[in-house]
Amino acid sequence: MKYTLAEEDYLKAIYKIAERQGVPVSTSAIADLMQTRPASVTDMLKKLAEKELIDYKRYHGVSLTKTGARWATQLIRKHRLWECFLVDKLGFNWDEVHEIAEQLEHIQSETLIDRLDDYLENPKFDPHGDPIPDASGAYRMRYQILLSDLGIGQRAILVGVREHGSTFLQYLDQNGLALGVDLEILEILPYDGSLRLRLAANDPILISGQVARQLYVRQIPTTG
Amino acid sequence: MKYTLAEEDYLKAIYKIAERQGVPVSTSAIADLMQTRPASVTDMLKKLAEKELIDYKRYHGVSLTKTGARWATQLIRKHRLWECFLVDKLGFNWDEVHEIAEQLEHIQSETLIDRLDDYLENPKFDPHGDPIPDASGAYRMRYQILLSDLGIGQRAILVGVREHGSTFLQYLDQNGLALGVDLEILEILPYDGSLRLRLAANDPILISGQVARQLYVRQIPTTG
DNA sequence: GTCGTACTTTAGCCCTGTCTAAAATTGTCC
DNA sequence: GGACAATTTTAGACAGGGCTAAAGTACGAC
Ligand SMILES: [Mn+2]
Ligand SMILES: [Mn+2]
Ligand SMILES: [Mn+2]
Ligand SMILES: [Mn+2]
Repeated sequence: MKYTLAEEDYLKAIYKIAERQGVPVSTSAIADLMQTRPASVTDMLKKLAEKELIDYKRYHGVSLTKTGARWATQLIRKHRLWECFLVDKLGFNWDEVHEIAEQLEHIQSETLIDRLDDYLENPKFDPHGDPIPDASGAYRMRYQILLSDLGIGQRAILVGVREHGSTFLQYLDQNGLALGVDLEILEILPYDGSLRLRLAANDPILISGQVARQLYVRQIPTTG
Repeated sequence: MKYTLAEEDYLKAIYKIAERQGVPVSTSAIADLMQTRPASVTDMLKKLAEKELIDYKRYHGVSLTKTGARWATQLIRKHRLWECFLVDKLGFNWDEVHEIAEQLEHIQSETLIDRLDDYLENPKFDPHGDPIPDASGAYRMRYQILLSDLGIGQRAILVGVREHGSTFLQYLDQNGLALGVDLEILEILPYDGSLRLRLAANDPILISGQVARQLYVRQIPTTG
């Protein structure tokens, strides 16, 4: 089976919204994410339902069928593997790859993506810390703990980002907040919830609660 | 400027026909190469002329403008670099890459292709021996001598193929006719123009005149 | 239970790219 | 120069994907 670029982008959008907000997924949530109009979404939903990629009941939102979810997962696999390629092989920064991967994910080839996977040595996470589904669609859920969930004195490793905008990612770069860094919460300011962090051996930095809510971490048991 | 996938494929088709048959390029030649209808071609020609990518006079064929030729060359550059990537890095055979490159050539990114070029160490020829334009669009013309142009006793190196179909390429593989092989014409059969060739140190092979007309060679001066 | 607002769908339109069938043009052969 | 065959263009239609404006539905507040 083959689907159009537009159909594929809708499937991916529905998958991502369902992953965060659960089902059913509303027309306006899709329109919002895809920067399009609700009326256009309704039109496409009818087509996707016709092809049995989604379950759709007028006025009550949609959910992906098994087939639809499978296809969405493959798209995410392709997107994330291409991002790995761009960063690991071509030397792009993690804030530059999303747009390009958004195009590359639609390349149709049975074998291309599996060979790319092997060439990259089967990475399990993309440059943003997002898990990469294997050829069967299975993937390990990433730790869902946000930095904002932790308390003073707790230590953690940065393992992912919720927000993918390049402005945000560049901000992280400039503050030494790369994936894998070891950090400790020194202080949480009572006025606005800003956090003071110690990163490795460097001077402490201050980040807003807004930023802390975009950072996924793996907690390190405090051995003291 | 950005163009659609269809527009890009038309530009490439016009470029390729002009390269072989010269200008002006006829509507039916384009329809033929693109597996579409002359009426559809006429529609598109009007749009391309409107955008000043081609010079078009009703009933008299088309030629590319400077802008159109430049864009076509960039597409060919992208197509051929991606083919190199697929063969050199991902291990595809030269008969498997055309379809995939046909899609990859449309990926839009200022920097992607230049980084890919560097990653591949700036190859000058693609897996089929076709020259790869540099970032400015310049490329060295490949030797245009066909194996069928040579006579008995002459030696040559196989440097390219005119036909790109996978059936043909697989036939070449099975007969040891890879790019770079050294060959000598032992005999040209008078009845049908078939050629008997010596390849390196192997047993001689027989190929048809039809095949010989698809093979580009660089002649080796016979030092005897 | 009715009302009002927010959300969703429908109706009608546009643009791209394709097609078939019919009309127009070219250019050759006499 | 005229007739004709091949080529090309136009006319009209359709499918995919999108938009605006108008109409329909759901559901919380009363
Ligand atoms: Mn996409
Ligand atoms: Mn990513
Ligand atoms: Mn193409
Ligand atoms: Mn090639």
